[in-house]
Amino acid sequence: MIRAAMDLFDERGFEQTTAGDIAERAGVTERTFFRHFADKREVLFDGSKTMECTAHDAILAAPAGHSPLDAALAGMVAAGELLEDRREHAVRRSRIVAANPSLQERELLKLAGVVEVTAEALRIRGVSEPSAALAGHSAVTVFQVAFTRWVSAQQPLALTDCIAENAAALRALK
Amino acid sequence: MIRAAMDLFDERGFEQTTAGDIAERAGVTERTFFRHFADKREVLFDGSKTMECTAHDAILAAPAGHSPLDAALAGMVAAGELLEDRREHAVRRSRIVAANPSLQERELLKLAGVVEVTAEALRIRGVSEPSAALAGHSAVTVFQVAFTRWVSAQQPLALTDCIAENAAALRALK
DNA sequence: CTAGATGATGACAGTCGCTGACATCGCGTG
DNA sequence: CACGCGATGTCAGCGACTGTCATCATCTAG
Repeated sequence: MIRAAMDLFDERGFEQTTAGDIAERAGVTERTFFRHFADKREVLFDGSKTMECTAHDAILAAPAGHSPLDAALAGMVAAGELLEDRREHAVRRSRIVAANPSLQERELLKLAGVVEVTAEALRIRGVSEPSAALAGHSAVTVFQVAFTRWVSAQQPLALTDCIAENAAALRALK
Repeated sequence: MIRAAMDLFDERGFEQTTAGDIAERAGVTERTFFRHFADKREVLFDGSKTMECTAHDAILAAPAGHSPLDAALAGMVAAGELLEDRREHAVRRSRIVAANPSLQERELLKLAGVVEVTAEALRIRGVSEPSAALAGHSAVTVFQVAFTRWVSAQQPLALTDCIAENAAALRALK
């Protein structure tokens, strides 16, 4: 169904595609579609839970000596590695999302979720407020900016490297 | 209509309030409600355009010597001053938003808009990428964390001070 | 091997968010 | 007074989503 949805979104756009259309192409009924996805948008955000967990675990696994920001960034790198070998798919998906505000909303909500688990993981590491929240936000910011650059790059480059570069640029801010 | 909507959201919650309910209490038709607001959620985000403009102007008006981050933060302070004397309303509104994911989505989209105009204003100031984007995100992050603290504080305190404190905490991140 | 439990799906009706089209009304202008 | 214009009411309709019940396959206990 995910593949059916992405194909249709590519062909006619998100708004012009009805939930029934997706279901039909996937060979099921509309009702079944909504049993698998809470709403029509969710079909594009399947892996977000996995990303959250990956980041969370990576932050807890980071060396004890890491600063809050470094630990949080380790989480972003780990999450980024999930995408590294699926750039094709990520580019396609991000183009669809960029074309529709309601999908951007959902993307932002998912990212806010990542900020939350990141901050939570930092708190478990003993980081207190407001540093945990700020570091969580900052790490996700770096991820976001790096991701944008990664998907819009002409020649392929490593997302991990983008993250490192933007992390350095963030620290360089006065 | 805005007041009618907020009252109803307080009484029964956002989901349990139909667009027709709001219109009825406001003494108009559902159709006219949708002529004034693009959708049911938008009724809670009336001042967001004003905030964007205020921030944009303040950033351009910031002293030339300010660093990108300082200029962006000046924009957040200016935006924050719009709320300073309406804390009552802000608290009520933020409680409603916090209770409903789809409202959080919309809030995040509005904040993303602020990030955009902030970055754009910085670019006009001659800041290049990725610094403009990173500083824009960072400033809004500070605003967000400061706002959260401001609305949840027991004894009233100044939003401007919250912003300053969190800006300092952000810079203290290693 | 059969009866019953369990989980996924189809079928269908209904609510609500939202839109387009047309009619109406109040108001200022020439 | 006639006319234009902007705001509103009315109505029909689509699509997103949900609750409910029936069906069917699979699995398990006896």
